[in-house]
Amino acid sequence: MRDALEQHYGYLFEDNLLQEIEACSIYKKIPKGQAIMNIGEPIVYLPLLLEGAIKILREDENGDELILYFLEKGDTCAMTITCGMQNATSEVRAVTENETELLLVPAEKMQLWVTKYASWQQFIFDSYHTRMMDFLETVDTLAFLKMDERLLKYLQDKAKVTHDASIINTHQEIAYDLHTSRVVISRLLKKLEHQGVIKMQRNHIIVLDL
DNA sequence: ACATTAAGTGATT
DNA sequence: AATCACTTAATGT
Repeated sequence: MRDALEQHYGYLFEDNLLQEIEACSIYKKIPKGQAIMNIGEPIVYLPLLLEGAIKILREDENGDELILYFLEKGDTCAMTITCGMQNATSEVRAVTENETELLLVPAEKMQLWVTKYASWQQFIFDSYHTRMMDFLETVDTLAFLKMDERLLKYLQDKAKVTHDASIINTHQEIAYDLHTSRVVISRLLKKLEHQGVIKMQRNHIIVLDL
């Protein structure tokens, strides 16, 4: 675990901080497709991704979902930062996209370190900023792109964070993420296949154009 | 062989 | 782009 921490965060944090992180955080390996945080749950830990990918979803009362963005190694969740600072509850749902390794830093530490370590403060601000930019991008996507463009972007993003051009999902699952119906996804995927952008098999999509 | 689940299609709004 | 109703194809038992 020290190695992984060193590898992904070593260049960011000074030794003292790395040691503190190692001492007080919990290492977890989470299998694919598991929810690690749900809306309304209190934030007790700040996750630092070491390996794998996570998708962040917004959800309404009926359980209807919409994907906001993906997180990959070296990332942390900005929503968690804002909520964690206020001791608030989560506004989003996080689901592992594949097998994910992460470190859980207790929320009170993350507040403490902001004043104690300059590098930590920088890290918090930086990830807050990049997440904000990602977030604006998703707003743009929702506002300006048509469904077919959104679908392609989704597939490409997914291939990127998962470092794998082949995507193992049913059309229905994709439809949930994009908050549309399975029929629409099936049709658009077919169109994309004809355009030569993807290849399809059952439960399996290969993104050719990355 | 049969049931279940995933994907494809035409028609309608 | 969503929904319905139905078909076809793949997969599990």
